[in-house]
Amino acid sequence: MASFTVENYLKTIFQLSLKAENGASTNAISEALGTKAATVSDMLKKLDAQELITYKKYQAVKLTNAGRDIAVNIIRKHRLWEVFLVEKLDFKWDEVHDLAEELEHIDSAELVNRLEGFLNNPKFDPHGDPIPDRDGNIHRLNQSPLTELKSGESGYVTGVKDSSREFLQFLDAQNIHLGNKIEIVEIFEYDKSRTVITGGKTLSLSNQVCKNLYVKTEN
Amino acid sequence: MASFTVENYLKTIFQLSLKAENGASTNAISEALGTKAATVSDMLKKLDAQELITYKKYQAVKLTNAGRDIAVNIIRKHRLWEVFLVEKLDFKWDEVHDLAEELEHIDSAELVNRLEGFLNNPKFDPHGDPIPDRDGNIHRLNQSPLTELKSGESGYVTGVKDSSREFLQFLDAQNIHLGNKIEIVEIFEYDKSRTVITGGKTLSLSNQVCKNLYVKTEN
DNA sequence: TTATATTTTTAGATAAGTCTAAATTTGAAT
DNA sequence: ATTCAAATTTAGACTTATCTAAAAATATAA
Repeated sequence: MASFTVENYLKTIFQLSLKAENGASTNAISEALGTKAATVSDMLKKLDAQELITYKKYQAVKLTNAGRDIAVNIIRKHRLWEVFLVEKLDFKWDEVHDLAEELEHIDSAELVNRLEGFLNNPKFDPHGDPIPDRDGNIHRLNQSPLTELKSGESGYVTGVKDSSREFLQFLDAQNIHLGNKIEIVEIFEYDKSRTVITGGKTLSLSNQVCKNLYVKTEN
Repeated sequence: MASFTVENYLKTIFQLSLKAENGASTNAISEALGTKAATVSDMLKKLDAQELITYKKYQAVKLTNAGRDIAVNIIRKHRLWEVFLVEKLDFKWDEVHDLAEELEHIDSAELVNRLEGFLNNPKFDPHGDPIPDRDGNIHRLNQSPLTELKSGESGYVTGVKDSSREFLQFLDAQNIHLGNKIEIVEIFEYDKSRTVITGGKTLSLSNQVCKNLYVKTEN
């Protein structure tokens, strides 16, 4: 069984690979994990020897199928535990990340499958991220950042790109939650901020907020 | 924060100290943890340096207050997670120990307190063991092994002394569960086995089974 | 009480994961 | 094309938790 450390490396490489198509760089991994690049470099050799990644010196790394399977399973567990924490234990969506970082390493397929059933087979975590199924398939929603909408258009909030506590708390303060309808009233070219209507109220959202908020338009 | 390893040592020392009043011996700890005595000996020095135990060479060790607090908290978490696994995820009482051994190390007082509330503040785990409260107090039931009952007396099953899968599965097979009433019909001096009535059926229980089954008599 | 068996400790080694400092490679800019 | 900065790797060291083998202390039994 992969150690906590190995699981964290694989998960991080998986997530970084979603952003950079050529794979994950030593520095990026190092920054994401909070370890020194030298440590990462060492570890990459070991992961390559275990055939969990493909690694050539000075090049970005990619997961093998075996590595991906482990990474996706960790993400599956992370997201299911987040649902549990929010739905059953009434944690707020900005409070669950660190706890799920611990719970994701609990090693039992039986446990996670039962948890999934107990939670009524949720497809998304509290931040709108898709929960991989038990075969490792990830069904991504066809969503787009709010910046894609033109004036007069509207959509339903499906997720966030930035899951930082700060952003999530900001959204709470504005009463913006998953499922809310948002309509773009006006786009100001000056700072690319938007006036929107949601929950019966009119708000002004900065470009940065709009970039980090995913919506789905009817289609 | 104490490492998993340290937490396991402290928990084991706590549990061994319940049996042997003078403390836990190196060998007993070694056997319980499945590590070599030499390793334990080494670790005891470190735990003593951290003032989690009091240790003098060649003598059984005892927990300090700080050590006891950690140990009891681990046990609290272990037992609450066991309740969760049985009550919410429908695991059987013989299936939950190893999972709880992992879950008990999740480090969040907030989580465990919320879990406790979610489970309706249970006082006992699925094996009848008391769940320490958040201040570390353990309210033990005034129970006794079935061997204490005389012919004609009866009691209610409150717990097991032996929580091995084998014993728990044996009890399942006999339809003996926590809360069941058991009446002693006859005690055979030959092998100290008992004929009992429980759940409307008459059974024969060996002395070993009776020693490992706790009951509470009305009083 | 002395010999023997058991328990415990010490010494030295190993593996995993981390670090700092120095060396090397890559890539970007003149 | 050459130089320099950034990224990466290597080398050597440290910590935690473990082991085996050997030594020392304690407990037991004749």
